[in-house]
Amino acid sequence: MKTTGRTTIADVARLAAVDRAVVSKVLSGDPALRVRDETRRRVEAAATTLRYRPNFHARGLARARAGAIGLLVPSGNPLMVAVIAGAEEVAAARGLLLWTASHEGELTERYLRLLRSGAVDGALVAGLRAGYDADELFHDPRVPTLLVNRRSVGAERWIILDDERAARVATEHLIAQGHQRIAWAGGPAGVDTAERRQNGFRDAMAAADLWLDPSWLISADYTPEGGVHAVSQVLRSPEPPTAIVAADANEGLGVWYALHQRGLRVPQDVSLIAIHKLPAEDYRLPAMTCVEMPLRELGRRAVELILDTPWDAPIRETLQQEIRISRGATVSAPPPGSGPASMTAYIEQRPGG
Amino acid sequence: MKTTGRTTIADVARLAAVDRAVVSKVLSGDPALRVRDETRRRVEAAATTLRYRPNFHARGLARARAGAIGLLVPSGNPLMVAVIAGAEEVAAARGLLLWTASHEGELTERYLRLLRSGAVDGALVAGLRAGYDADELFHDPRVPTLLVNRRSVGAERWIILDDERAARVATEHLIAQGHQRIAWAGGPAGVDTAERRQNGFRDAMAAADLWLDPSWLISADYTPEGGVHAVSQVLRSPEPPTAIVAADANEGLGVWYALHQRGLRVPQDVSLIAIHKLPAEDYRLPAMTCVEMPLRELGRRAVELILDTPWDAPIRETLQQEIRISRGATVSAPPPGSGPASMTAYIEQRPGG
DNA sequence: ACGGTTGCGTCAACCGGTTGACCATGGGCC
DNA sequence: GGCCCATGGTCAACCGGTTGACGCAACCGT
Repeated sequence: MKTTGRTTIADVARLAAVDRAVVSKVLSGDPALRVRDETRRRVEAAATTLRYRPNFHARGLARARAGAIGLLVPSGNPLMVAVIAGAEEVAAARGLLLWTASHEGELTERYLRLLRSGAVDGALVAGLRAGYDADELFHDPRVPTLLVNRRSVGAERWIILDDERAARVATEHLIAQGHQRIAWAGGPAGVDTAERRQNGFRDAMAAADLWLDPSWLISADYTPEGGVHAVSQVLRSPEPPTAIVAADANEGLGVWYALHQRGLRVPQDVSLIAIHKLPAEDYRLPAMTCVEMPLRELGRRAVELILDTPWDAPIRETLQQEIRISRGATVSAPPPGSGPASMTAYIEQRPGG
Repeated sequence: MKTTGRTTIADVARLAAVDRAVVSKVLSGDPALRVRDETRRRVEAAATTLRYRPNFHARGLARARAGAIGLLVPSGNPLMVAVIAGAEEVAAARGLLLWTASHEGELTERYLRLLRSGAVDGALVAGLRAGYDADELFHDPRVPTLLVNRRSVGAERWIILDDERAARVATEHLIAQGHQRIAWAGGPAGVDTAERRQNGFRDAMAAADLWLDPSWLISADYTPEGGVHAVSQVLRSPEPPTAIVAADANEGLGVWYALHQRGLRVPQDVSLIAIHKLPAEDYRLPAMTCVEMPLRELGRRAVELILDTPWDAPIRETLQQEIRISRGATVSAPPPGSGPASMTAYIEQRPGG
């Protein structure tokens, strides 16, 4: 009868008339333990009667592992719910907890401390802002760490999507519709995904021999506001593009909105395609045409990797998923008579223009 | 020189040539401790040099508190990001971590164990499914627990929004536009919020003396699929409604979609208003008209309450927030010539109809 | 010179499980 | 009857911090 209300392993041991060690071993299923079935049952009965739950911290301390992994996501991004769901799935299957916490683009001391304090057995960090020095994370990790959807500069432990291909596929989709004057509403300068997606865009444009107006390569945040900004930049150009690729769906929403505000119809005047698919987009009318990325698989695989890879081994994985275009209502053929932007095409077509 | 790579408080104590107790007290800012400034600096320097971080579990065990609170949310609902953000805000301000985990409508043994194991100093549980026995949660909580956005049946510890009023406001908005035949695409039977919202709807209809067709009170999930289902039920009626109130924005999306699929234009043929505002809805064109609920405040207040209320005290709080209608493009006046459903109004208007 | 402060830390007993080493008992075998 | 082994546990030293009680100088006033 302890003064504290908590039932400890000692209480169970007393009730079952065995040593604490037996309780510990029985309840955590130690295969090396040999006990009579009757004893085992007595222990289990005592634990049930007392509603005993091993103390999380005591166990974590003794075992030197927490039984949980941490996932840090940028706050407020609805795309992350898919990543979380995927991670949760694998964590549950392995009997681990998944703790999610949200950050504002950078890891404050608060979270660094946490990750290094043994509270989790592995840390997945998604969506760090540009310029955040991820090296800090790996300097003395104390716990295996993996960057999700961002490559790290120093230590090589990351998992990413094939952003380059996604951007290429998106751009090619527009080109296949006949677009030639295509603008890029890209991500923040310095962010790894932004660069890779932009590369994919450039590749696709180059492969189609299309002229790329440098003022149509916009850097903006992956937010609706960023999309609005991108449009304001793009439309400075005397000849507006007939299509825009948005590097992110949230940003794409802003692009769409801003185009509409300026009286440009989507897709009649300007087509729009974005990378990533927002939750429930299929139920939107009109829905945004986009390239669907395997975000759930990203979460799933990230947990697998962090659990199955040694601490110090590098992890460099690019998910080679099937890239699917989700056909919405924001892409059509360019308006008739819209000129090309490809210089060669431009010259050739001039007579007909 | 320990074999383990972790720096412990003993390492710091050794380097600073003081007792471990001093290190502990200096680093956690014990006000009762008297030390020379020089000693204090020595300790701090040693901690910095060794990159010492107190072990999470050891501290949790010794202090008998975790320094973290847990938030359990239903997985995959984008509305929850606002709740999480609000909770995070307060937790950060109080120097606590906020751990979020997602559940599938019910608390599995896995999470119950966690909550009761001392891993968190308080548990916020949002969005339990209908029929889940929340009593289980309170039977032997071991940690203060608070239901978020659901009332509990047994122990009274919950915080909810004014769902009734939200539904009333939504309905009144339609009535003010001249609608009389209004259907209710409600939540799952047995869910607390669903009942309260339905009450609000009925109240508003009764107050306006409008006839409520019983077959227009639909129960469905708070999902797009639920909305689709609701529409299929509502449209069985020979005279379709001129407006629908959706009890949830996700569900509203499905309603909107299904109406469109059946060739009904929104809002020309049927108006639609939903409770809750989805992320970035302002950037949608068209946007769904909805009643915006203070979800961020819900998260914020939930953390405050769980920290500032004694374990065993009841908590019954209904957030009396300002209810704002977010005007989208899904509500207009009813189509001309649409009959009323109010029986009295029906009779009175017959000559003019 | 001596008792009482005050300043500055030290001591050691926890917190609640875990885990490998060790031990008692009884049966089998020769 | 003595030895060995298997069975079925017990023992106690950790894990890494925390915290209240206690110690020991030096200094102060009388």
